[in-house]
Amino acid sequence: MSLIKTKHTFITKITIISFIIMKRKVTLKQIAKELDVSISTVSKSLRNSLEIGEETRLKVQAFAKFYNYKPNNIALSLKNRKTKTIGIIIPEIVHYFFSTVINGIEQVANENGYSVIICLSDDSFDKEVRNMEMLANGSIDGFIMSLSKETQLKGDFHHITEVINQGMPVVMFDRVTSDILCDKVIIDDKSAAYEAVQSLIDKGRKKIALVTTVDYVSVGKLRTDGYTKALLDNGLPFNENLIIKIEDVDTCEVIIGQLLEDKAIDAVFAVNELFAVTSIKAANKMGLNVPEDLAVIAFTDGIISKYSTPTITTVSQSGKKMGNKAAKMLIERLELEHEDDEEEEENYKTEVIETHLVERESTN
Amino acid sequence: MSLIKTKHTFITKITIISFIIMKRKVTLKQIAKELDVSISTVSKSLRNSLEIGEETRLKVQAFAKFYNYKPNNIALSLKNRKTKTIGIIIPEIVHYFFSTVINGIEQVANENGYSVIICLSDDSFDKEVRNMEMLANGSIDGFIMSLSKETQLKGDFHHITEVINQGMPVVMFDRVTSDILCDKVIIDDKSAAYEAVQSLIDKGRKKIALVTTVDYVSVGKLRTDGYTKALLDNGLPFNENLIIKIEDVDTCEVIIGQLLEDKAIDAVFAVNELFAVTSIKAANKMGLNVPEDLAVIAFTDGIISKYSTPTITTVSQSGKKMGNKAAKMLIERLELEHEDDEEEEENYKTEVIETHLVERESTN
DNA sequence: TAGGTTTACGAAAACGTAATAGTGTTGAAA
DNA sequence: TTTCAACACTATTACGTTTTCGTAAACCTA
Repeated sequence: MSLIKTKHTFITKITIISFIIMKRKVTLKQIAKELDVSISTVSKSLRNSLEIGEETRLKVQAFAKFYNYKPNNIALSLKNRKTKTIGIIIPEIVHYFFSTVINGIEQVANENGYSVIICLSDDSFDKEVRNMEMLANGSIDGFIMSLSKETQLKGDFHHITEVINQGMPVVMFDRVTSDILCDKVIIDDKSAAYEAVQSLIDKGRKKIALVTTVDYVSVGKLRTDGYTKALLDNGLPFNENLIIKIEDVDTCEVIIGQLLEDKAIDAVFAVNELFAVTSIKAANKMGLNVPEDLAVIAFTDGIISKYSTPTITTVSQSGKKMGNKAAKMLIERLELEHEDDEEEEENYKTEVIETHLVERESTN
Repeated sequence: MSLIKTKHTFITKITIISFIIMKRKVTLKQIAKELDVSISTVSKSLRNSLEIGEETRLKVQAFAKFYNYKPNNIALSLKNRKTKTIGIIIPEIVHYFFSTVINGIEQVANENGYSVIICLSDDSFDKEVRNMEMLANGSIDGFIMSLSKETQLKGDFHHITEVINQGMPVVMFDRVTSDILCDKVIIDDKSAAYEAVQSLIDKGRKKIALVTTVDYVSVGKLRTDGYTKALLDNGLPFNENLIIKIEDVDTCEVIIGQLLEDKAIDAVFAVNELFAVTSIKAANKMGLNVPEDLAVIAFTDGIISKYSTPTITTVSQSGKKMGNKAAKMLIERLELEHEDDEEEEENYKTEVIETHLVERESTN
């Protein structure tokens, strides 16, 4: 390293000891001062500009390499007016489905040089709003989000409209709303539910119960619709009493237990894994065998279904694919937007991710 | 809004229609131009500086409010040389333990006005390095991380040293290494394992198998040590053959099945939930009853243990607490650092999160 | 009324980068 | 000898903030 005999003027306030150990980030300015050239020259040298003579160019490059120069992301973001960062807003993260979606987003983001910054709404409207406002002030280039329960209940989407009006693209997934015009990634909850219930009917089940969530959760409603339609299409009676809407997860075992008092019930369609596994446990306690006496199907092909005893037949809803797709849609829009305020008529798309039934032991 | 009759010179290239709909982010400069004052005046007015006359101040504030002015985070980050963002590097996110840790981090971060940006290493050394380098270039103020398997195997921590030498604080959790000097949050894996095995012994189990991971995963090794010590302290024979080290999760059922051929084995201590639930399934297939014939204890109190049949006794390792603690430690260091290059002798701490046994059906 | 203080604001620098638009020197073509 | 281009580099601007310093004008005091 012959060039290191330059004067090191900028390493001033650093002590001898920390000079050896510490290696604080170096900037273009510091390199410029050190080599007695202008900042422009340094910048251009590092970008291999033809404007700079070879000697100078190589000298700068060697010096920069020695000091491990890396451009400052924040400065770049400010200059380029884009951060190469995607903001993700989800209700919770300790949740199989949502974490697979993040996984899917991160993968595509990473491949395209984007980072992801994650905020949790904890299913709270206020936190969702706060987080979005915080991220919208320059921190990210676009959003990928799934609505919090409270937001769905309130039906207040002003924070999302605002962000979109600022020209920031938003992709919604899973828990979406038709009140907002933007790209969306969903599964066809209704037809997936239909298919699941149909499969139960095909296996000869006659009295199928539905364990679902309260209606304001968009997916809960859609799955209920699919369930209902399957029954009606097959000439089976629709019975209000066979549908229970769980408000609070902690007490669902009792409620499901009451439902299963009706021994004629020979199948349960649960809108999530937890309800399904709880149904199985309740059934077992009552001396019912799964799947012989009671068939069970769950939505969301998660970890529980795979390791429960018996393993549970599920509607697989590939979170990873949803994440992949959502990220792809967002990045596409971001890179397209590049063309300086295209203002091309927004052709928002809604992508439907296919589902399929994963047959396991809880049905036969 | 009397003041809105100003000239709106800056809303130029925006069409009439989008004028109504679009509300692009407004900057100090634009407000200044619009109100015919300097940028400084606007900035000071918004921060309620006494330097500015009341009339001007109120006028600016009203205008800013109307245009929903919010300072640009990126510009602030550049100026303040801090981003109020924490970088998290973890091996995977579709993982109960890690997602609870994130949850814990996010909570404390949020309370203190920090955001979190998450990168996944996918247990790959290269990706871990790439991600850290990317984030270290100004995007974040500090790291919270758990080592990837490959990094632990390689024993190469230069990327972490580098970051620390740049003056960026790092907090490691769970999968840590003594090769790096920094704040750490761990559980006492060895004594927790000891305690778990001891409880099996207390219940009269004599031949306890250990299902663990390969040794380079730090926690795997520590848990093995605890297991061994508990046996020896109780005068039980230590038998190599009772320890199986799973390399690949997908094939573990076969291997565990072979282990259980030894009918004298009356208990299994598994270093994670997956190994535990697989052991139970293998045992069931062989006609063994859990817990009568075989007691099972798992590390990590996750979702599987809670919903498995039978439910599994676990060593609860509170990810949320770890996350809380890690975030607290990092933020403390960040805010302390505030005092302009303190350079106070680094008093790195290692916090140990307490564990406890959650007794469920898989032991009696 | 000269000198000082307050009031109310503006100019400029700084954070780190990249791009556009110069600038000065050299050498060659006209 | 002029002109013009090529070369090699520098100055400046812009991104959006905040802050330090400066300065007019108005008011006050002796």
